[in-house]
Amino acid sequence: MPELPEVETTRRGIEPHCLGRRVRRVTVRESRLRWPVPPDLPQRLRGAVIRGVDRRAKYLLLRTARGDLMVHLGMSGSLRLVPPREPPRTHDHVDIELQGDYCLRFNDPRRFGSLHWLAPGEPTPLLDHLGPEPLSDAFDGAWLYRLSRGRRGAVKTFIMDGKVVVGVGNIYASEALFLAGIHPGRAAGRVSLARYERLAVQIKRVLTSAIEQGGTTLRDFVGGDGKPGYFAQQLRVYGRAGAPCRACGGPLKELRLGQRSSVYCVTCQR
DNA sequence: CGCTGACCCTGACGGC
DNA sequence: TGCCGTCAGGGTCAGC
Repeated sequence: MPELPEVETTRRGIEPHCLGRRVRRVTVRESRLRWPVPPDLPQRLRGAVIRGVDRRAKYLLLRTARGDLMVHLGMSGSLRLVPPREPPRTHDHVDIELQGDYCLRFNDPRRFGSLHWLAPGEPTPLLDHLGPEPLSDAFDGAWLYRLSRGRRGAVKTFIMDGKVVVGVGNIYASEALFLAGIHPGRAAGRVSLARYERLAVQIKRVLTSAIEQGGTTLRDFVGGDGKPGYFAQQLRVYGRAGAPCRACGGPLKELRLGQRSSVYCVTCQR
């Protein structure tokens, strides 16, 4: 589920219910996630007041005066607000009960997600070395061009590298490359500045559009089922191998780059 | 430093 | 109906 738009949608959804609220209790039912949940997380969080809900890359950050809770949703994770005393279901690994009505519930079938405690001033290895946010001014075609010189790996793998730019997952990398007319397997170092400028624009466009739609889908997700389906209708290539290209009508092809499927149009992408 | 492949885990799906 | 292989939106790490 979570690409950047979903994480940002989650952030926007939970923020108004978290700000200024005190954490009443934290329950960890399953601590074996991507990294073990810190054993002292519940005691550190209990009683803390949430002062901010931020996002960096695909990490959610719940800020408190004592330190921050950092959450990654991995491949299959979700963080939802559920009404009080709603019984936990399968894969509901962590509950963060808030003062007032609701409980923040972390669910993750595949357990590729993670929870971290960030003490003030402590180094954060997972956040250091991260590239710019894709929707920030620091991210543009010139940045991609400069970093890519001499690199022989595929351009798709390149833009999915968090040191280059964060938050571009398999779906939106595929979509942006199609919209920019760039073959996903082309060597990153052999893409021109002009084409990287187009690519940066399309990455921003596709992410922005998905965030807007995610917001619409999840508007009522407090107590809702939390299952978004916002992107399916607009996908140009992702998940459409063999289907006709929406631009030229030719059959879309598929190849694997770094263990990930990459769908593209041989005619429209070079 | 750059790149490749293995790996973490459950669930859905198609073929037999 | 069940069993098996494959694949899935994430990211880190070892090894070359």
